[in-house]
Amino acid sequence: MHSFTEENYLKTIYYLANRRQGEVSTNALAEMTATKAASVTDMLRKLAEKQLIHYKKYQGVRLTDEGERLALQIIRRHRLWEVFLVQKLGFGWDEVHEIAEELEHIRSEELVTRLDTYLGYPQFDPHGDPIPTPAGQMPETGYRKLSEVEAGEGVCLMAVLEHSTEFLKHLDHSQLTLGCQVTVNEINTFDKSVLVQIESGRSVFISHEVARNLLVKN
Amino acid sequence: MHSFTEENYLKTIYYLANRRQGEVSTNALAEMTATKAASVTDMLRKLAEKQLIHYKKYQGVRLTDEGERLALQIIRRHRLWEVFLVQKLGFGWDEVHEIAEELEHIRSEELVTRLDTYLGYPQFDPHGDPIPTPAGQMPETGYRKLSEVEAGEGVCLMAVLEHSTEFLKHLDHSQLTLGCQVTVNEINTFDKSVLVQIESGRSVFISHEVARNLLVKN
DNA sequence: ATAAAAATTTAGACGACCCTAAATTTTTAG
DNA sequence: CTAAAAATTTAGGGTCGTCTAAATTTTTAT
Ligand SMILES: [Mn+2]
Ligand SMILES: [Mn+2]
Ligand SMILES: [Mn+2]
Ligand SMILES: [Mn+2]
Repeated sequence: MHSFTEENYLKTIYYLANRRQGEVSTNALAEMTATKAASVTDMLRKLAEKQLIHYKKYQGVRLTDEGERLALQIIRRHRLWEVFLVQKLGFGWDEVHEIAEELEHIRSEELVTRLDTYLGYPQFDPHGDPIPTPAGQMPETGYRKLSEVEAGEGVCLMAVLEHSTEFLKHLDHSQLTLGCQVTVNEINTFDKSVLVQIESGRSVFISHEVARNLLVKN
Repeated sequence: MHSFTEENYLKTIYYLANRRQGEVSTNALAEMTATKAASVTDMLRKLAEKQLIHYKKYQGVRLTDEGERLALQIIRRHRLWEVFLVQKLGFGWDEVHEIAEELEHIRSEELVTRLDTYLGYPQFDPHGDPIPTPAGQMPETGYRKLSEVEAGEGVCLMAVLEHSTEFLKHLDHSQLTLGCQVTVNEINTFDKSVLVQIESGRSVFISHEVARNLLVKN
């Protein structure tokens, strides 16, 4: 069996490996897990021992197949619980991350299977992130950032990159909802902010900072 | 904050204190928590330090008001999650205890409140145990054991004392369901077994061992 | 190319929770 | 009322995950 802590490290390694391609550094992990580099090194030794990561001293770290399988399993649980919290219990999408951080560690295959069925086999969590399959595949999305869309294009808001309460509340406030159709009317060259028109016809001003954290598809 | 382990000790102390009246012994706790007496002593010192129990060396242990409040909170969560697992996810009543043992430690007041609402404010868990109120009161039930019912009496099956999978499966197999009306037709004097008639008209033989673990009301 | 800076690992330690073996206190029985 | 038995605590130690400080390796900049 694996401890909560081990599971969290695996999830974090997966996350960082998919942000910047290639090996994950000790310092990046320390920052992400809010621990010190020395503690990370200890844990990396243990995970390598258990064959969950490839680890060469000073060279960064990469998940093994088994490590990735486990990481995807935790991510699947996390996202399914988030769907439950929002759709069944009525939490806001800005309130569920911390709770799902705990629920994802509950040890029961059967529980996850039944939860998935109960929720109607959702494909995406409340933040638009794809839910890994029971077999452990992360679905491809092919989204791009709103900040990379050309003026005149019409796209659909699919997911958020940033998950902080402040960011999500800001989107709610701007009436930017996932699934929402938006047309890019104007791109300001000096600050890269964009003016988009949403379904209701209303125009919404979006800073580059926000546009960089919104994922869209055509 | 309190650790999972501390919460489990509090819950166990509550349980044992309400079975045999009075102080709870170190050995009883060791048996119940599947640890050794020496480990229990360590933890008792810590819980006393935190003012969650009254503890005098060699004299057994008793919950403080704050300790009891916490214990009832954990029990409330445990039982609400069991209701969820059975009523919403379709688990059998014999499958939910272990999972609820983990879910009960998820730290979020809001989660419990919303879960309670979602479940329709249930009064009892799938085993007939009363769910403590949000304010931290354990409802009185006034149940008696089926083994103490006189011949000729008609009673309603309300709860089980034993929670093991084997026992619960045995009840399923005998078509003994909570809420089920039963009439005691015969009490065998030599082995205290009883013959009851259930709603369907069928007669069911119940050993003393089973009857001692069934709670009923009139 | 090399010295300074940055990243990483090692050394040594601590708190939480658990263990076994030994000492101590309480209970029980003769 | 005492001696044996039972219950409990203490002593000493282990693992897990964390930390700070020091040593080592890699990267960066002159
Ligand atoms: Mn999340
Ligand atoms: Mn999410
Ligand atoms: Mn239970
Ligand atoms: Mn129960």
